[in-house]
Amino acid sequence: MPELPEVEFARSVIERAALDRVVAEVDDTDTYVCRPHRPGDIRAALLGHRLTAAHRRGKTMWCDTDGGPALGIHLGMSGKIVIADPGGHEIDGGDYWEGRRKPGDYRWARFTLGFADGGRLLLVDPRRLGRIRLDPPLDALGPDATVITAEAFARAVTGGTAPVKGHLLDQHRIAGIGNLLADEILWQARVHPGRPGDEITAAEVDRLLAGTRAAVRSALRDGGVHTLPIIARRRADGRCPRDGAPMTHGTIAGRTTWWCPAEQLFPLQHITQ
DNA sequence: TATAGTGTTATCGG
DNA sequence: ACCGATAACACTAT
Repeated sequence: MPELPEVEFARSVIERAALDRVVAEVDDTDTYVCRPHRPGDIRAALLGHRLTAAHRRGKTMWCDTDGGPALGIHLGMSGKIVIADPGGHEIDGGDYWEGRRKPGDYRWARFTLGFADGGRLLLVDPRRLGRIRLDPPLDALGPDATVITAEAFARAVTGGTAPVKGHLLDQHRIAGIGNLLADEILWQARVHPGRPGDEITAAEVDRLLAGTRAAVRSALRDGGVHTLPIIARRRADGRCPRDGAPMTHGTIAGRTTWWCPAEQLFPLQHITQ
């Protein structure tokens, strides 16, 4: 399921396979996924146009068009992009994550662009929390996690009494980090996920920034967030890869959270490095 | 059959 | 109005 690395992969698939093709058909009849538009609005805006570029900020994608509005795509919890071309040729833009969908299975297509050449771009999304909209608002998103400056990052993860994990997940503060990346970053940085933002030290900010850059880079390189070392240890018998301590878990910032109880200590006075 | 879930957002209380 | 916590959303997989 999509966090920044998965969304970037989807964006690259669109860029590689869906640009410069004339839109000849649009299925925008799923009013939940295409809210707040009415059925036919997106269709009318895109028919006859081509996608000219595919962009991403955090987990939000948008495609420029030749003269029409931008097409915004958000994958939600379970969405993926599939390009289906004539002759059965298919690119599964979510092939690297679990939940094996069989080629040719379009049961959960929630939005479809049909091209004049017979190919299609589909948003396949069983859980239906993905979203398609024209000219999606981007101003509420913080800086993308791949390009955020050290100064902006420090602002994003500090302040307030909310747990630092909540700050990492807050797309207004920094865009692209999801529940799994957040656990990986906090583990790499040896920071307890529940520590209040206003108690985070400068040294912790530095480690969190290094963890963010390293985690995002390796997930992009290795094929998604489940390739990250700590993610495979999110299970009852999971152990910390560094010290072998049994991983512990709980709910922090409203999300299931796993951490190493030996290294990610809550009280400030116990932080030793 | 009951529950959890890799995301976002409206709503509520302080 | 701001901040933070929680419920709701829709639906599948376990």
